Amino acid sequence: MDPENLKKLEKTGYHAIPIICGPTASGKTSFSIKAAKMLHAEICCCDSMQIYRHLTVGTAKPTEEEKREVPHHLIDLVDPDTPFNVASYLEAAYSKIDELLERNVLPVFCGGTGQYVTALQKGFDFEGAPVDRELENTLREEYEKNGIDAIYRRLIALDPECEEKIHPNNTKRVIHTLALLESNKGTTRDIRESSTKNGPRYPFILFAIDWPRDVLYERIDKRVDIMMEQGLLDEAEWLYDQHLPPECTAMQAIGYKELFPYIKGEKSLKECVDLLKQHSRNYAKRQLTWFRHMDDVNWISSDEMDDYNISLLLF
RNA sequence: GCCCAGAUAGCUCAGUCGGUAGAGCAGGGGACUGAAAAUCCCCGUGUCGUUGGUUCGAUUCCGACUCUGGGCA
Repeated sequence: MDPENLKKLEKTGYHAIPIICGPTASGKTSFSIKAAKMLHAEICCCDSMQIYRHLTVGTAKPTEEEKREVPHHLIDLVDPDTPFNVASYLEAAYSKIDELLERNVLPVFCGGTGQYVTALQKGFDFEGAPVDRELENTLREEYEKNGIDAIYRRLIALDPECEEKIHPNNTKRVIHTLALLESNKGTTRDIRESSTKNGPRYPFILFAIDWPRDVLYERIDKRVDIMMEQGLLDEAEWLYDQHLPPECTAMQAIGYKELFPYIKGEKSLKECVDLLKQHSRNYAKRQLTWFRHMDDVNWISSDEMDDYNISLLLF
């Protein structure tokens, strides 16, 4: 870790940057606003969908009122047709942290994208091993024509460890990893190691909100109903009318893709909304699997949320 | 009231030429360093509606009953 960064952080009066995560509908937004007010901090989102403009209700962005209470950053960064990924996120996040620390303001991260959280916590650096996107596209075409077998064999030949780590059915990862290996020297282990050799940029401290599963699922169902009242369908219609390719990340956001069949007249609204609730619950479970296996998580149970004092862990 | 079809996992259903059963979805667990709200892997005991009968043995065949669809009156 760069001692300069540490010095800049210390000037805020705290020696760690909190990241508040939790499954969808766990109350991250309101919890982080309360925490940020207490710490005189500003909020940075770590959410792979809130970075898209126009996707507002469905991604549960903070409201105008909430944004007036505490400034929010890393929201509405790009249009839905723009490719975005962890690497782009890290770049944006680090420059935002710099900006806030210049003003001696502590950033409080808040969001549900585990991949982004871990990337910050571990300090992944993707710059040393760029991926040739053309090669990746070529491999995808090859897969679509001839199946995954030959590509998988090439991957194992380059890095035998992948046989254990990557299931051949996970074609997305097989293709991406082969493109990564063919664009760089070394095995995935080598690339991994060099990507963390500098360690995290800042000391981050992780918090995660936990609810009893059945209560969380009730909250999710209820929140979908509220989103529908707030105009989720209009937003979905807008996105549908953009005619983006289905592989676009924004087109895969939960809350939109489930409503498309209704917009196309293929399914009833109730069927679509039920499926949307379903997918949100499935997603929450996957998020929890991720959070449970992150290192050094401070769990906040739902019943202690209201009087949890986050600042105790930041000095 | 009569006729027909059905009743099997939380749901939708398959199946057992008679030897107590299995898919999809849901649910649970897990993986995941450039699409991550994505992608992928693993996990299936349930009075086979109730009750008699036939049989060494019935969820399976036969009868009655109950319920649910549909049709006829």
